[in-house]
Amino acid sequence: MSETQPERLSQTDYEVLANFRYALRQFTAFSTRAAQAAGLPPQQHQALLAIKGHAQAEAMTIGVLAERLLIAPQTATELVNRLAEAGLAERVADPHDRRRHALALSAKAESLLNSMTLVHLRELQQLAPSLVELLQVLNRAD
Amino acid sequence: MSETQPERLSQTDYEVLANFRYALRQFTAFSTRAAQAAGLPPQQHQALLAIKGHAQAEAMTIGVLAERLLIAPQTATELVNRLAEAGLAERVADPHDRRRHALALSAKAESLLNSMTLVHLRELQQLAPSLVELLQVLNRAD
DNA sequence: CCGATTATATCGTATTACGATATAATACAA
DNA sequence: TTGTATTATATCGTAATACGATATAATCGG
Repeated sequence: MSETQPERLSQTDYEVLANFRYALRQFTAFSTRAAQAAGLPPQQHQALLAIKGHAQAEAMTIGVLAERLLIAPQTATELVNRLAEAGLAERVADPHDRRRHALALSAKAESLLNSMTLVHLRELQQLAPSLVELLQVLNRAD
Repeated sequence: MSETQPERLSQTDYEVLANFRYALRQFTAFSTRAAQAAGLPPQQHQALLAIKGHAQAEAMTIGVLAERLLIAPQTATELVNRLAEAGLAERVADPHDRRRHALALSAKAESLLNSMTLVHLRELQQLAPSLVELLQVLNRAD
């Protein structure tokens, strides 16, 4: 892609975009394998990360989790059920609004997430240069 | 994250990684919406892009498609069935190896993919700066 | 020419996300 | 206050799609 406005696409445009999507898939496949190797369905890993990685000021509720994972609220409900069954998270009643359930991670979840995050950051250190390059090529005249 | 070797994680590490995953989800959600607005299941869009964006030298077969989409071969078979039913792609017998089926896009698929690719490149021009920054933060001492 | 391998296909099943809907709590207007 | 709308979460049935196990046909290698 050469410019910012409507234009013709070259074969290279398609190839670079396809390569970019391929790189994203490889990263998520890495993440999926890492999660499953730790006995964790990948979406549960994403939930743990979203809960732990939430700016501390605001409470992490079912609804906020849904927003961060881009899933419907009832799907977040089901996901949190699975987390609770696995002993990874539990609902904490919110005293100010009894409709809301805050989410708290178990020690087991903290531990799993710690090692998962380490290997993910390590992997991203590997992948970042080529991802950044692909992004720059996608946005540059060439 | 501060360095390259085993280390302790800070709250910020979790937050940055969670934000990175959130950004990736937003991009794929954009892509999903764009595909569905064009009447295309997202995985069919990915297949079209993978077929079109394949370096021309090698033939694009069911098996290569599976590799590029990181799905099992039988899943690629089913996906190509759906593409064929939708009039988007067809199998072309490979004269050199009659086990193989090369894949060819229809004019309709080419047209859809062209407009899809334009909006995707446009979207990535928007998202690239913050993605690049997140990747750099993830890999930098701070 | 035959056993091993490769490429694709079929079938049954599991997972998971969602639409529709329900329930409980809160907000807010009159 | 009270009643109604709205918000937060939950339940249930269903649909989509990916995979494991397996099958078939073609090719390869000795």
